[in-house]
Amino acid sequence: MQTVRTRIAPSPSGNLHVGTAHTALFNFFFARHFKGKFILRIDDSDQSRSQKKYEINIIESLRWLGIQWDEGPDIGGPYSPYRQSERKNTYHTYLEKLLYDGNAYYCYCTPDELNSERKLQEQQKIATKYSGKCSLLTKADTQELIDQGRKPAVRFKNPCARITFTDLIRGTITVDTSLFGDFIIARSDGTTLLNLAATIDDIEMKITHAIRGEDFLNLVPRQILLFNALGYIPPQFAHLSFLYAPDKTKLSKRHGATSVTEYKDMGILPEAMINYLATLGWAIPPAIIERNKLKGVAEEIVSFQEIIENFQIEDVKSSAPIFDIEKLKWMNGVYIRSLSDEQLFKRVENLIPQDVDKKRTLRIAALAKNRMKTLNDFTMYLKPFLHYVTVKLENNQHELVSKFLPQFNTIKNWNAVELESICKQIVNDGQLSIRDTFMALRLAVTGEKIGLPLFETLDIMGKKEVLSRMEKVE
RNA sequence: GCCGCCAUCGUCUAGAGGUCUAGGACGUCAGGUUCUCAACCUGAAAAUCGCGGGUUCGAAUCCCGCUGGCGGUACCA
Repeated sequence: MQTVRTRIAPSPSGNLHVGTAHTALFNFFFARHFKGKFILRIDDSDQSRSQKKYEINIIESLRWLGIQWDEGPDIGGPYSPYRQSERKNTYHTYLEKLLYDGNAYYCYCTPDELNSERKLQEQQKIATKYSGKCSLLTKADTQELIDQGRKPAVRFKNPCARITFTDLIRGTITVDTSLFGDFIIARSDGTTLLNLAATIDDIEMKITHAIRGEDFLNLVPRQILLFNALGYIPPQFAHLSFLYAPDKTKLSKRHGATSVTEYKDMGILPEAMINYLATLGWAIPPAIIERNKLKGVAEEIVSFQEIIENFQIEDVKSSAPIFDIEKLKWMNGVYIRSLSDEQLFKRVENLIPQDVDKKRTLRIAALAKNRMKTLNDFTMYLKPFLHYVTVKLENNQHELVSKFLPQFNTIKNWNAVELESICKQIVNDGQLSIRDTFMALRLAVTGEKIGLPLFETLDIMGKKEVLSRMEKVE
């Protein structure tokens, strides 16, 4: 059996979009499931919109997610180069062949001519397509047009057939190609269009399965025509749905974070991102859910390896999922909680000022762990230990806090257990409200109403610091 | 305009003609635990399966139509 080869071909016109990451992931899962190869190809054929910094971001983001490719612009491979901008010669070789074989022809029509033709067809309520008149040009006609200074585009000569193909996700689809006529495959400046370039790349790179976004679904018949004309068998196709925002429009900038980088910066763990993305359009097998229930872990938590083992492209849904940040955050919290203190420390290290003691931070991390949804939440819990903002307490709160000061001064063993028992004693003796009293103390020491467990906080902060803060209270 | 794809709780989904008075997860709400906030535990509300027709003894599941959403139709990708 031939080796499975899949690819992702992002265009570097922006940072890696989560939708592209989703597609990349499914390509990767599929390839790895069959012990095949996954290829990264940079689609920078539109140079005006492509930027190197975006290519770098795409590569870094995919790496961060843990998606490894076997061939790509950065690591090379047997079918290099892997940037479309560097493959122009190859495209021209194929273009020449199409022209030579009579499967393509030069079209000298101007955009205006084309537009009016199209308008007329729309008025008649029939499918808009090129008349094909340039395919009938004589040598003399052609010469005349060239003399006029016209530069031709290249059109593919559509054999007008009914094309039936099986999409691995969507099933059998039949399209009458006569509906779209002869389409352009190369611009008048000589550059090739995506349809042709992608087809050639897939041929050259021996892609066996083209798994991509649904925007390509309608383009499949054209590409099949191209494959046939070039004498190659098309790959298997599978079209994933786009990811949508809660307002049911395509996920875009105005909805907030759309790039993988933004989620990384937000403090989302790559493994949570992958796990979440995997649940969009693909349901976690019941056996894994059952096993997780037995183990007492969240049902939908699956490892990379488990996804690869169980991934079936036929199980992927074709309906449009909405990207739900809330669920992502929940899942991220689950992953954060599964980290050891040391692991969590490493992940938040970059958020911690250099002069902060590691031992203390580790203790704080341990306490903050099940309160965090993102890594960035850590700063919120760390903050009270770094700065003290003087807070104004209400009179009664002030009074409550003052009851602790003399006792605290005399404590020899300053630790959470000791502090808790002493404080509870004070509350008991004074017949005070636990809730109000401890809140007053918390406010006095941390300046925050919300925070880590009080006595642990006092312990970590240290006697000297706590006393000084209590004295500063207004 | 023409063509294609899609349609189950607010969201992700289970569901391949009877086991569905539709199951789970996130979110929401209520209660428990509790020094706050979380975490954790218990429970609840939440889909007349987009609508209308068929087929069938029986349909979320099959067929047709409609509606809505999305996409393609470009010398965009």
